[in-house]
Order: sequence, then C-alpha cells, then structure tokens
Amino acid sequence: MSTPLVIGLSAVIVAVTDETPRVLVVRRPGAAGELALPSGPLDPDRDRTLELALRNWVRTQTGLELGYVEQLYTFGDRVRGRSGEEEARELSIAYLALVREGGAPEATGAGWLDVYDLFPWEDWRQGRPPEIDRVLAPLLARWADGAGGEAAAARRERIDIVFGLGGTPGDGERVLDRYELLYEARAVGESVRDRGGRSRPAPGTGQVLALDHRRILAVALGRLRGKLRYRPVVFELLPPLFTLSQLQRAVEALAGLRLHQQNFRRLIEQAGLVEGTGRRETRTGGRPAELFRFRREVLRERPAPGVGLPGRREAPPGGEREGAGERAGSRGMRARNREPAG
Amino acid sequence: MSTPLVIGLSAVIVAVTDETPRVLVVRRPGAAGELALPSGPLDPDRDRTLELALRNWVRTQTGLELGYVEQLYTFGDRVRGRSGEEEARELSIAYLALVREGGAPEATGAGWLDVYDLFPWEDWRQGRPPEIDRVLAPLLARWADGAGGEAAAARRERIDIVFGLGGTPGDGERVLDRYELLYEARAVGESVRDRGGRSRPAPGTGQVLALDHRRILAVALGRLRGKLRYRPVVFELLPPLFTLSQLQRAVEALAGLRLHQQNFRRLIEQAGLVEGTGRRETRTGGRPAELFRFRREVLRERPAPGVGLPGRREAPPGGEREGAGERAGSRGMRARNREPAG
DNA sequence: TCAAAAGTGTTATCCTTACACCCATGT
DNA sequence: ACATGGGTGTAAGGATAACACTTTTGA
Repeated sequence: MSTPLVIGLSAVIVAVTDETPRVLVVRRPGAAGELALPSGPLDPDRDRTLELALRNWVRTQTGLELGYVEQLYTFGDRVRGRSGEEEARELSIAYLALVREGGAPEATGAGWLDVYDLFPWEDWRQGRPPEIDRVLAPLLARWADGAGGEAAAARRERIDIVFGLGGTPGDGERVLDRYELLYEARAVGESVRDRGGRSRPAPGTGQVLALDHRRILAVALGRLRGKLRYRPVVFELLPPLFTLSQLQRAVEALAGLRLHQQNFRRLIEQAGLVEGTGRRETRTGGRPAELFRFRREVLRERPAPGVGLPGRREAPPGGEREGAGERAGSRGMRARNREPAG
Repeated sequence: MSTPLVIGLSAVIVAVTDETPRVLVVRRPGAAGELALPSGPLDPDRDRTLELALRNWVRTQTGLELGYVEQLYTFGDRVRGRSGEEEARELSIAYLALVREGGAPEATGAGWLDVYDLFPWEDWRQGRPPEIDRVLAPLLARWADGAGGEAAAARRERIDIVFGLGGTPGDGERVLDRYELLYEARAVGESVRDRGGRSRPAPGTGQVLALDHRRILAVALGRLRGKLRYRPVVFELLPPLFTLSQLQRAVEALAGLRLHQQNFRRLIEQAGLVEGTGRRETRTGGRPAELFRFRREVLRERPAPGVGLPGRREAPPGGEREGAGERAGSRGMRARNREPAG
C-alpha cells in the first residue's frame, strides 16, 4: 500500500503598503488556528495549468484576483517530525504573487502580516536589527560550539557567510539560508514544534507559520530581492502613477535597506525606468512631488532593467578582515549606496 | 473518476568537455527511440526527499553519481496536443546537475549531446549564429505578420526583446524566452509534433527531444548562465586544478560568448576566485600555463562571487535605435567584454 | 627562429558614490 | 520665516574595456 500523494499549491502574496511589505495569510481551520499561506490541492481534472489552479484557490480563499505570478519552488521532503501522525505526504508547489494594495480580503478571514514580523532580522532600514546580536548570534554561537571541533568550525563559517558576521559582507538575498540556519539551530519556533517540543520560541525569532510556510516565504523574499535588481517588478506593487519617493520606499521595504535618496533618483531616471507625467502630487509637508509612471520601452532598451541595490561586489571597506572576537561592532552588510541609517 | 497523477523527476546533467557544453540524454525505449533526459517517477514510499529520488534515478539509468544538484522548475501543464491519447497527467520536477567530465555512462546507453546542437542560436562564440538570420528571423517575422495589426506589433516587440533584434540588446540568459517563442511560432520540431504534424523541422532549428525536455533544458541553460555571474558554479565542471584558459573556455562554452582574454584573467584573479599553485601544465603549443585552484575563502569575502559576463547594462553602443528595416546588420548582443569574434 | 599561448602594464571611459546646494509648498 | 521633503549639479573614486607588449615553451 503506497502513501497517498497530494499536490498542494501555495501562494506567497506580497503587497507593499506605505513602507511595510506585507504578506497575505489565512487562519487555518484546524489545529490551534495557526496562520498559513493560502493554499489548496491541485485538481488534475479541473485545472488545466498549475498557475490557473493557484489563481482559483486564491480567489476562493481570499477573494483576490492575482496579477503577476511566478513559480518559486517545489517542496517535497517528507514532512518533518510530526512523528506518529503518519499523514499523507504532500508535495507543495509554491508561487510568488505581487498585488497592488491591501485590497479588501478582510471579508474572507484572510489578512495581511508585516513580512518583518516573520523575519525581524531581515529589516536593516533602521540599521542593524538588534535581534541579531541580542538573540540570534548567541543562539547560533551556542549551536556551533555544540558540534565537534571540525564541525563547529564549519558551522561558524556558515554562520559568518549567511549572516554577514565576522567581517564577511552580508547578502540581502540569502533570506532562505538564514532561515534554514536558524531552523537547524532550533532558534525558530518551527523547529521546536516539528520535533514535538512545546517550549515557546525566544522573542525576536519571529512569528511562526503553519507547516513549512515560513520557509516558503523566505524563498519568496530572497527571490523578490534578487529580482528587484534585474526586472522591473516593483512596479507591480505600485499604483500606475507614483512619486519617486513612493518608489524608493517600496524598494527599501522589500530590500530591507535604506537607500541614498539623491542617487536613487538619478539611477532610476537614467536607467530609463520611469517617465514623468506633468502632474504633481500635493503631499503632506514639503514641496509637491512629480508623478511618474513606469516606462515600458525600457524592456526593449536594456537587457535587465532593475533598480540597482548595493552589495554584490567587493569586500567591506575596512580592510582585510576583523579580528575573530570582534563581532558585535561589525555592520556586516555593505554600506555602498546605503544611507547612514539614523 | 479522476485522472491519475504521476510525479516525474527529470535531470539536466551538464558537463563541459574541452570547449563544448554537453548534456546527458538517454534513448527512450518506446516510441521511435526519441532522445530524452534521464527521468523517472517519484516513489513516495522509498524516497525521503525529492533530491535523493533524483539521484537514485540517475544512478540506475546512467551509472552516474551526481555532485552539485539544484532544483529548476516544476512543469505541470496538461501535456500539449497528444489529442485522443488521454494519457495520465504528469507533473515533472526538473533538476540541474553539474558533473566534472564525460565519465563513462556509455555502458548504460546514455550519452552526451552538445548543448548547442539543441540550441544552435545560443552559441555566439563564432559571432552571430547564422541560423538566426537564415532560418529563425524569417520564420518569426512570418509568424508575427500572421497576426492582426495590434497583435502583430506585440509579437514583433517580443521577438526584438528576446532575440535582441532591431537594436534591442540581447540577453544571453533568456534562453527559455527564445525557445518558447520559437515553439509558439512553430519553428521547432516539438511544436509540429505536439500538434500531430509529421513535417520535418527546418534545419537549423536544433535537435528535437522527447516531451517537453528541450524546454526544460532551456530553463537549465538560462539558469546556469545567470548563476555564473554570482555563484562559483563553473568550478563544479572543472577538475580541481586547471589553467586560466581552461576556466575561460568553460565559461565561454556555457555563456556562448567569446571573452576578452586579458581582462578575463585579471577579473578572475582580482575577484579572488582562484589561487595559483606553483605547478604548471606543460601544454600543447605555447608557453606552459600555471595551474590554479578554486579559492574557497572567496565565499566569506564576497557576497556574490561569480565570473562577470558582459551584458546587463546599457543600450548598445551605436546610439538610439536602428532603423526599423535594418535588422540583419545589427549584432544585437552587447559587445563589452566580448572579443571581436573571429 | 618562429608560432602559439601565457601573462603583465597602462590608459581611457563610464558608472557609482558622495557631497553641496537650490526649489516649492504648508504651517 | 522655517521646516520638510522634492529635485539638480558636480567632482572623486573605482571598475571595466581596449590596447600594447613581454615571456616561455615546442616545432
């Protein structure tokens, strides 16, 4: 007798309202009402394509009509832990969708969550997130030390690389690597839960989601951050007309970084990504801003139009490498196009 | 009664021998002995993870033990055409694997194919591939004209963008976009076959594979080309010790471009990607070359270590845009780090 | 001695970064 | 008037691209 195999489709639906990136979640009927991504099984008879199936599910569960959709990853490892339950194995195909606003999915019980409530260590807009040094780094260090000599060194190297500690420049796109590391180190609630534990996760380790949904979200955020660089995806999240500040804040919200304003504007304009409409937005405080729109022609002009984030190049400015003991002081992430972060 | 759903795992196994990128294919038992990627169904009871399942299948079908493996994409649309057959629907999860050499999979009936026999239009190392202007561009133009006025213009724009015609700079990574376009335009054998047609594909449109395997390969090549830029994946394809020329030729083989030698060497070295061993390779013809090895420490030093290919930036050098009629003369792809192509 | 490939040095150009400053509105 | 955010100019630094040239082997 073979294990029944169900194909699930999950959606990471992202919007940016004001300055916060949000993700749509539903409350699961069963269990303790855990939060979960909208998802449902594939019906091979009805759904002609996977993407259509996904759109259907999202419509019925949240009332939302999706626009931009992209496949993320297929997760198929046997569900961790859950020992004894012996539930049907699920293969889940995850998608990323971008929508323009917090619409009105409230009626259906779905709601928006701040992405950085799930990943507090990913938001560097106010400078280095305090959770890293206060909670995560110590937990990770203990975990690394817990292994034998060889393995401990390997773990430490991995921590340095993915979190950008110890003089290693960080990479904003390695969201999944960071989450997986925290999972392995049992620093996030899911790894405790999946082992049948009952202890509460430490504060600062972020909101727990059902199943492996936070992992899926980590893949989504990493992918989205990467894509910002070379595809004009931000515009999927903005209204047709927007000011350059709105654009910048949306990018910053996703990248989790504060960017240098003057250069941002110039880069965007000289990249040909936007064009001014004569109209201006009379704003709160300060000079009215011009309204811009996305310039579609850029697709013909450039092979990979994107917004240009810092990172990706050389080693950090301060010379070779910091002393092994001196971790807390390091900013980790590169500071090229970054604002001083106040 | 519901359609049976089978989960298939497919592997795009890539190696680079001398100067040609190769992919491993097997001859399918049924049908007319079509060539196909190694693949097999997932056994939910035996295989704990998808990746392990894949490794098992590859081992039994080709005798190969895989090293680097990465998930590519999950294809699940109802199999095109095949009208009447009403076969079980298959969901196939595709993986990319990199191996070091053409091993000895001959015994098992598997064999290596030159990737550019499948995508002749992707190899720009000898300059612009003649197939583009001789075969593909005319076919595509006819296809575009076949649509109504509005749609025809849209099709033409799409052609320009993905093939880099008409002054639009090309992007070596859009391998899938180009293949899909050719499929839609019925320029490749698969689209004829999937519609039940029997006519032979035009010469220059590349070797046909079973099912959607060439599409999968297109995804793989595009992904690999992209990854070259920011992850040290080439080294998975090279022996532990190699000369800089070997490295360059491997990169060129995958990127389908010829690179400027002097700058390539400098970039690689100053990126800290390799380190010299004192040893030298006494070669055929010319001065002996030093043997290098991959410098693992680069992972700690840089957020995204890769080889730096041309492209990705601005519009082509020759000013605004070429006249609409003047297509054949355009090089299309950018020529920044490119050799004059002789 | 010559061909072929390896390897080095130098310069021009262009993108990115940083800094300084002016503009337009609401209170 | 001044605070606030919008918007522009310009110069320094750094990375790439292009070019010229030297070194070391085998035939």
